[in-house]
Amino acid sequence: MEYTIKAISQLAGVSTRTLRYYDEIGILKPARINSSGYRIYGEKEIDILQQILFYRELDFNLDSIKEIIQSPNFDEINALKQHYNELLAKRQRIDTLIYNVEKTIFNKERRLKMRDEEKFQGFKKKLIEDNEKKYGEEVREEYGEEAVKRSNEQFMNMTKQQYNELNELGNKVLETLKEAYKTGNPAGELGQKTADLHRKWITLCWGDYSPEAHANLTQMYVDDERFRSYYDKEQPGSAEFLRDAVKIYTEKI
Amino acid sequence: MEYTIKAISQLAGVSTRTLRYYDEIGILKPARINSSGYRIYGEKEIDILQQILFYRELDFNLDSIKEIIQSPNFDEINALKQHYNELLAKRQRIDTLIYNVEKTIFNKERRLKMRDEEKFQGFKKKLIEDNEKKYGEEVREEYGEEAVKRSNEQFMNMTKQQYNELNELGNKVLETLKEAYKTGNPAGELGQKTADLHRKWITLCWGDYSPEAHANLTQMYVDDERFRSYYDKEQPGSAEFLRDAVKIYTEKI
DNA sequence: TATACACATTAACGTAACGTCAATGTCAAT
DNA sequence: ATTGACATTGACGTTACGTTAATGTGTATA
Repeated sequence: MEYTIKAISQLAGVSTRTLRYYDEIGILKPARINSSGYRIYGEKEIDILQQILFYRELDFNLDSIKEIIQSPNFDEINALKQHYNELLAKRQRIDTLIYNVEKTIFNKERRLKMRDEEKFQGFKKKLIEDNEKKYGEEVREEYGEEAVKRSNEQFMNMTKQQYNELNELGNKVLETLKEAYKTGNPAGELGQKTADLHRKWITLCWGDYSPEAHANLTQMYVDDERFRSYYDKEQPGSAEFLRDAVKIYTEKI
Repeated sequence: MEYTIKAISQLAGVSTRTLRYYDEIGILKPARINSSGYRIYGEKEIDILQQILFYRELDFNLDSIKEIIQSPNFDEINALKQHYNELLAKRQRIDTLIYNVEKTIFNKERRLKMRDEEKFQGFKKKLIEDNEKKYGEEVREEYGEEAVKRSNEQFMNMTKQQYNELNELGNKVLETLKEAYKTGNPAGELGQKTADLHRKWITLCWGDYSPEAHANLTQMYVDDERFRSYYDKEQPGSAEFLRDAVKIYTEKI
């Protein structure tokens, strides 16, 4: 039986390019060339190809395969053993690489955590300082020196997890407020939910809660330009909406 | 501090070609080019090179390294983890290869042993048949049917090791005979050594020994053209020399 | 019979990370 | 002026094909 290059390539599952390359490097020549210059292969060539593919599977390079299949009485077993040793060496190398990459990842993560922690501490400190500068007086007047000190202490002792929770809660307040604002009804479900989330936030932030302080604070959000702009940023009127919602919320308590 | 390409290459332990290549692919450009077109590197470039080499040690390719060191806030840890997984996959692949090569070696060795054993059995059978055809009658006359049967049985049950020993011993007889023949003295040390080796050979071959049979056998070597030619092949007269040596040897017993 | 389509060919470039020339220019010391 | 160490660019080689281009062949169909 004779085969064209396509036939063999499909039989063996290799590309025709591969077969031409094998012809080129002399590892597998076609049985003959027909009058049009086409490569024609026979059964024998199929057998040789199978052998080549077998050794290729074992990761031999084509030069070695050529030696193995072309030299009669070539010491195949010796070649296999040598290849085996090379593979062991390769594995050893990869094991070392894996160990080093592991080590590197560990170190980088540790350092990253430390840098994060550092940044977190710095961030907290800066936030308190900023707050002092901006609202120190008002807050002190409203809640007294003691409350401010206690709040700052609590803030500095906050763990990162708590910090993240606080942040998340703050975002949730904003999100819910946005949705609630669309309803236009501070007394509605969403409006009251916003007020409740805000209460939670205050509790986390100040470590204490009173409906009066809550109502006063949100009133301040409206009166003070700096707070108002924070809430009104996306939807003007949000600060007033929040105040109204909280007023209704606190009156129900 | 400024460095020429040679200086940096020696500092970092890489070739100048490597540095030129790194310049070419844009992973490490020199700080400046001087008026003669020489590459001039600074401290910063040394740091970058160290980084490159570090990742190169971990088997990153230069494209990845380029990304890592050139993109600010590139997710290094993620890259490391991905690389780590690739290494694990590579190890997995090598483990499979190692297993398959092991299996192949095992099979090839087993088949080789079997083929050897087969050939060995075939060889023994053929040897006995040949002997029967050539010398069957004479030997039967000399030693009787029983002895021949016993001998053949022993021969067929011979292990390969024994077979090798026998072969070796046979060669040693020939070698020693060759040396002894040069002395021209069958009664001399070498001549008697030859006789003694020949006795051992007979014992192994026939499982039995008698000085008379020994002397008779060597006489036959001389009388029978077919045996004589085997011994006289290289040095004519060797068969007679052996007979004489053995005669002296057996008379001393 | 012209055409369309599958299949064939050779030739060439591209891949990754340099090693290794070759041809040629520069610097410092003698 | 010469020598020797050092610099430059340019180009090929390495492995096992993939991919593309330009072109020829075989066969079925309109």
